[in-house]
Amino acid sequence: MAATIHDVARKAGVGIGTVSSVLNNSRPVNEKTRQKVLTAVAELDFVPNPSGRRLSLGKTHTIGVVIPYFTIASQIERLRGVMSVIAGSDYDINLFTVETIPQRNKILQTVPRRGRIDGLLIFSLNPTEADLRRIHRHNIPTVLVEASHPDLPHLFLDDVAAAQTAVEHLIQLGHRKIGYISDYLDDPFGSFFSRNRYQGYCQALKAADLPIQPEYHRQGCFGREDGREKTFELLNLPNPPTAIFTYSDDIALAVLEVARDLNLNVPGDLSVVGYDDIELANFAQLTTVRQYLFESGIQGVELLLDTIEHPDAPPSHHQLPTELIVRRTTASPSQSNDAVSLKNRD
Amino acid sequence: MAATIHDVARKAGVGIGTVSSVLNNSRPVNEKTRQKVLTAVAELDFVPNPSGRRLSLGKTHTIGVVIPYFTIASQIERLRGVMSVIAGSDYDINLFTVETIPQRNKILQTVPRRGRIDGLLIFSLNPTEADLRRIHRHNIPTVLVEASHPDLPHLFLDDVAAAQTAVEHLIQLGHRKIGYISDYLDDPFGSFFSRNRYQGYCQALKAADLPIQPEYHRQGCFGREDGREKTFELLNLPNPPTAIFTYSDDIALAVLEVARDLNLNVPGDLSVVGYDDIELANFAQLTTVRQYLFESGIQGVELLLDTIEHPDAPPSHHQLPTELIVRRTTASPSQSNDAVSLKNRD
DNA sequence: GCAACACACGGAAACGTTTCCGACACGTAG
DNA sequence: CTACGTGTCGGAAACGTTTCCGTGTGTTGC
Repeated sequence: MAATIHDVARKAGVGIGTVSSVLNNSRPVNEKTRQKVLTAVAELDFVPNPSGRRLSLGKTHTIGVVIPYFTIASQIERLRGVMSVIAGSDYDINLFTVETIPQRNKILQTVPRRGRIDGLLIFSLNPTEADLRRIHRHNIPTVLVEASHPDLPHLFLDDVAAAQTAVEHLIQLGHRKIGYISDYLDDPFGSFFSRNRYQGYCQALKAADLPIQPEYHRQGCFGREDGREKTFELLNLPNPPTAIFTYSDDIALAVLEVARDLNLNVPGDLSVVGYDDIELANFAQLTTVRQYLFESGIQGVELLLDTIEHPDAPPSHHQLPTELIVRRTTASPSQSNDAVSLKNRD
Repeated sequence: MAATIHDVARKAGVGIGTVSSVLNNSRPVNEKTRQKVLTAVAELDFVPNPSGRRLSLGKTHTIGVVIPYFTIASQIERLRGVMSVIAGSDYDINLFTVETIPQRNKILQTVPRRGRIDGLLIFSLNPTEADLRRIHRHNIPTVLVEASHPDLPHLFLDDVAAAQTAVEHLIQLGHRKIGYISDYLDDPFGSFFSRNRYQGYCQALKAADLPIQPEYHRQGCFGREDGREKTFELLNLPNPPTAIFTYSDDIALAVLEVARDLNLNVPGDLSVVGYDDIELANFAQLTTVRQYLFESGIQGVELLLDTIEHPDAPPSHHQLPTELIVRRTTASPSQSNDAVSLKNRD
């Protein structure tokens, strides 16, 4: 159907090697011959078949990107960063989203293989030791973003410190009853950020001599709906928290939704702090921990492209900055007791 | 480095054809031989090289997805629908995001080629006639979503009717001065939805004997920031509209942002209607036109997979439903004049 | 005991590239 | 006239699969 390099060679009256040379500038070709080849290429609308190319070169010119939590806005923002770099390169992107544990395992088992991709970018997922052995055995350049492993190049956040800063902000405002909504601490996908942020939360409380009350910590919150549920649980406690810190902006927005449904005044009755600083955090005027998401996508691919070019360089680890952005969902807790505060709006 | 089918054959003491047969179940193999092959495969951790496979089969098992407006939440939602189907198939996804016109052209020129992908899914982009010729010449199964062309299978919306319904809702509430913020009507990417929605807007006005005032129509609005700007322009008119309809929820959220910044009461001073019903529309209590985004992604790939299997079936065209979701950003215009309404909140 | 047949399997050919060895033509120096 | 370099190019080999033709072995029926 489609023209092959042999068709071009025949039409131009040259050998296939010459056609290849012209197309790849891989060796000098007489100007006249070059023109003959180029017109033949144009007439046949010839484009080299990538499968043949890949087989011959042993390179796929494709990068795999593995993304869990694809519902979450922060991941999209990272992906956008990745795409912005890829657009200017000659690499293709293979997208793998992971929604379930079996899927996670299947992807990590089948994707990192020579001949499938040239490099792998993994977001927010810590590979197991078995995964790692496979990655090394197949010798696939791999970069982690928002995750870490000593043997792999990665970009990581200081989640502990960032969470601690966020909770300290609440404590400084006068909050003593602070809830935290997290993902499962033993994240089934093998992410640690939720656990780290929990640790930062605990450290802040400890440093202020506040007790760590287990009922103020809700874990296992995945989507928006879970977020609403956990918020209800927290606010229905006999002695509910006056502030809630969440492990993502998406969840924080769910908290705000519930607060509105309950006619709770934010920040008067309830302060809320998120994490990520997605675009909508600004819309909702959410106080949150900013991480530079788009930028992290860019740095992630660039690190990967580097690793592909220099596979033997020692794995480099870069810390991504974070910053507490104070907007309008945090304030000092009102003096009124909780029963009243449930009614004092509208 | 990695094991090939020859290594497996040698180790198992069989021929390569037998190994291939075992792996693909392509012909009966004696049980004993089969076991020998399988253990050799396991010991060598052999996985067939996709490039070799593709070259031999003439299939890539890859689907290209072309997505413009990747910032917009609705596109992500569609992509999620696509991924949910792909996860259960043995296809890979090649992602192409388009941000600029040259990029759009480059992608549409280089992506639809045999040997690169088996099928192409295009979101919200109308191919030019030249694009179409190329697609047909290379004989690449292609499906459009939120776009249309008689020669290609596609999923389309009745944007005209949906927009008309939205504007009629505003008229019924008593609005007479209704603004519309759209993308460029001559969309540089070749999308028609913006133009169609404008037409629906005009039809609704006409049907109610309302004048179509050019200054109420702002076009060329791409991102959130543009949205804010266009909103300012509309609200700063000597005789500003009392309601604003936008071509996407993302822009509608920008309108809400501006309204809040100006201390305008929504919906008291200003009604707002969006389009898409992204997840955050519910959070913002935005009245909007719902399209079933996730579902449209699912249907899009399924149609494509169908087309790949039956390339000679006539292109089928499916209409996607829409629905007006009335929430809390629309109400009857207040009686007070505009100067007052700018102050009557808080 | 032999023809016919089923079953099982080996390996050459083909897919479309790139690479690289070798060859040819021409000019130049000795 | 010869030897050698230079510029140019052709096409076999290799990349790792799948397919399919052909062959060998054992079984069945007469």
